[in-house]
Amino acid sequence: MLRGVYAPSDFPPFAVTVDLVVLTVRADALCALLVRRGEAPFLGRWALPGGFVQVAESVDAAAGRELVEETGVAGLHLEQLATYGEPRRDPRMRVVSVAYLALAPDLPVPVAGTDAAAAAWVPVSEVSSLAFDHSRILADGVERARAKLEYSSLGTAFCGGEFTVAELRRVYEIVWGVGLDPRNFHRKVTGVEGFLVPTGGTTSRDGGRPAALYRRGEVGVLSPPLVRSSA
Amino acid sequence: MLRGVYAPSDFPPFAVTVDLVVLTVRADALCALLVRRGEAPFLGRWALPGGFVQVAESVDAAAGRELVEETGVAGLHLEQLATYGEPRRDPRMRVVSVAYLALAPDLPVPVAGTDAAAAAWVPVSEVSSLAFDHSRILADGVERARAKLEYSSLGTAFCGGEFTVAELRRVYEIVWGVGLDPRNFHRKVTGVEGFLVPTGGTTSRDGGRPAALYRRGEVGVLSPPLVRSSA
DNA sequence: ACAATAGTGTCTGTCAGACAATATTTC
DNA sequence: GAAATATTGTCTGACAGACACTATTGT
Repeated sequence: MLRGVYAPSDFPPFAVTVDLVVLTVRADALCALLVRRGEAPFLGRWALPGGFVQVAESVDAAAGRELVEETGVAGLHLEQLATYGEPRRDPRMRVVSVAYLALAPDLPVPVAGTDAAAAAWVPVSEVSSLAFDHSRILADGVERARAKLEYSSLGTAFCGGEFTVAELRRVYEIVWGVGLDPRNFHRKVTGVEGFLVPTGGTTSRDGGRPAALYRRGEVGVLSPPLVRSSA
Repeated sequence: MLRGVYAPSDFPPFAVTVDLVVLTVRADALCALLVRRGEAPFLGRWALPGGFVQVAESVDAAAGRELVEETGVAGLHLEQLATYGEPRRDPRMRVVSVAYLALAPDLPVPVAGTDAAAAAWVPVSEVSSLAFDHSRILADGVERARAKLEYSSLGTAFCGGEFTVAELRRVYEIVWGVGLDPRNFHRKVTGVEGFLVPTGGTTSRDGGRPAALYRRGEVGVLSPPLVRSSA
């Protein structure tokens, strides 16, 4: 720590944690991954998954490590959300938390973490008060996801490797809470060059013409953007 | 610090700093506020202004405090940019830095900070390699500013309290590095309800019809956005 | 055939970009 | 008046929203 070179008051010690807002679309609702705390403070309360950043790893790496630990899946979309550093946000000590937003397709079942008593997918509309300032962080994450759907290909991160236009449209409808015209949505997303890549396959479901399957294209920015509007 | 309650390995100590990307438009260029480092490491190199977060203040408050110290002005636009936490980004010890983006009108002259040998407004196009990972942070800040001009009223933060449509247009042209049609720009910004509020006053400059003066309106989101396009 | 979903074509209002025209100042 | 800048008006092409219509499956 090189004590002696700098006065200790120059760099008061902080703990640095990462907190994850992991969102998915399941059961016709936008859901967040929550864990029930197994230790004080806020024992028994729901909280965002997360943990301490280790000495030798980057903050981004810590977030990726926690995400794999909690979901059991690698390769999910992960981006930094914001950093929360109010002095009293953790009653134990001075903790600065770097929050991340992750998007996942409908995963089988949450994995109970080491320090979490239980984990569950909870519809964001039913989330009540979380531990620490996690309600605020969750709200910021949801708003970020809603906003980024408009001008990025983020919506495909909620789908699996192959998906239909209708499945992608359901994602938008559920995340935004609006209805979208199937015809216009189809024309829009298939019209943007490089956004969706047809795989050639088709689905065969109950009743109705089979739909073409697509996978995420290389284009990450939608210009012009999709617009959030009711229908 | 409550040692004994948790194993020390649970929360390895970090130093937390704030770094500021302070941008302004002056002399027909987008400029950033830089300081020349007065101590090791990177002695004599240009760097972003910033400093350690104190124990009792929030991270946001630390950024606001540093901004006032460096510019001598209060009330500037200030928003969190991102957090940088690579293990070796500071050779002294493990430092996590929360970067902020601030926008200022053309200020008189930079104030030399306590630990900075000099401060200056440097056109971002002429900035070479900065200390630490500050080149990356500056690039991220500039890109954030450019992107947010499209869909927010952020451009007005570069202007003083009262400004003309032409002055605002110059801001967009310089930040984006493109030419904009004065007629279409005028129609666009005055057409968005609540974006600009006419003060009633007019300018009297050399040659040309006086322009109406405006101040920033309440509307912070531009919908539909202005689009970055050449002219 | 009918229901259901997928996908295409057409119409229309809105808006951005191009640019002509007018207004108000200084020299 | 000429030059310069501000502001308004007009035209046109592109595109979003509404919605009729065609296509392809299961029952």
